[in-house]
Amino acid sequence: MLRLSKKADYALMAMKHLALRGDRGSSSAREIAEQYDIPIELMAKVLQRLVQRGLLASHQGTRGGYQLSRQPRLMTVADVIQAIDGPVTVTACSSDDSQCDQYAKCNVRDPLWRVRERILAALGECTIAELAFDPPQAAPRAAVLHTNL
Amino acid sequence: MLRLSKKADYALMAMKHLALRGDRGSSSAREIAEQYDIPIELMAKVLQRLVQRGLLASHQGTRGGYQLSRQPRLMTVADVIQAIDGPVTVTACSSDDSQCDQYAKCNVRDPLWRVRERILAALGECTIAELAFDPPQAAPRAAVLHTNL
DNA sequence: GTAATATCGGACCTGAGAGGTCGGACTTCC
DNA sequence: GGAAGTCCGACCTCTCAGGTCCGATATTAC
Repeated sequence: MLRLSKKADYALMAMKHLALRGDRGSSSAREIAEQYDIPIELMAKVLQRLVQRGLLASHQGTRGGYQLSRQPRLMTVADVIQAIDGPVTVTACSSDDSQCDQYAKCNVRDPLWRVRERILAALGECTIAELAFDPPQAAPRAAVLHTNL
Repeated sequence: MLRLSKKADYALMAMKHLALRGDRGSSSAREIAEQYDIPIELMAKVLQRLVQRGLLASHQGTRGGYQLSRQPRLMTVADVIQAIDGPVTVTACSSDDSQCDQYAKCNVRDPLWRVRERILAALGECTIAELAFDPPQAAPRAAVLHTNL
């Protein structure tokens, strides 16, 4: 129902947490998990995935932990979501690999593909910095302009 | 993973089908289901739901069937999706009823709520008429301008 | 060197819900 | 009035997200 997974939720929470922490050391999986009441092992799994995808840097050992690999301004929620849940596919017929029974006869594939582009654009506009340092919604951001449609 | 359900897919296919048919009579569930290789009973169920939500009008009996209740210009994919899957909730903490364990400690609720608004806006822009009479993507629609952000 | 504390990576379990099915009620035509 | 054809609501099944467990590896403190 167009909802993002809990793992993605957790990932975004962790990203914001690490963004707020900034350059002052790293946070362990346990620390983050306890702060937000997230199962530790699950949080760890999510963080590992973010490392694999290059969004986080990890450091093993006693005083290890995780920290952002880039400036929070340079990472978007779209990056995080796609790192965790894979590519955003609004519809089952994802481009080429047609595991959809109706692929041949589907009449809404192309229009929905454009809808997907719009959603992806919306997610790509919101950066981690925006998550963390929260420009209050009173600032309406003038207009949402993006050219890739 | 931010994918809409198959029921919603089927609903959109049916809406487009009925829009193309226009005022020239109604289509039965069987007719639509067979055309797109959808299980008949499931298609029926989806159509019923659309009737309940006021998007379709149904007519029982031997020559019964379904037809749009309004002009296709006046219905959007957001309407259809919400009719089938309920309100679009990107995150688990849907506004008031907080069935999310992290509700109290969640730090990304408000920013994600704004993301939800954007997605909803994107879905609300695409009408059924646009689905059916498909302005070819060669026409770039100048830009996507919406003020409600 | 050893213990403590981290990150890693896989296999495994479980409950909710999407996807699909069945039987009954209703309306129209002959 | 009966048969054909439809809508309609309750029921079932099976996938998979969400969560758990365990062992391996790496780093640091003592």
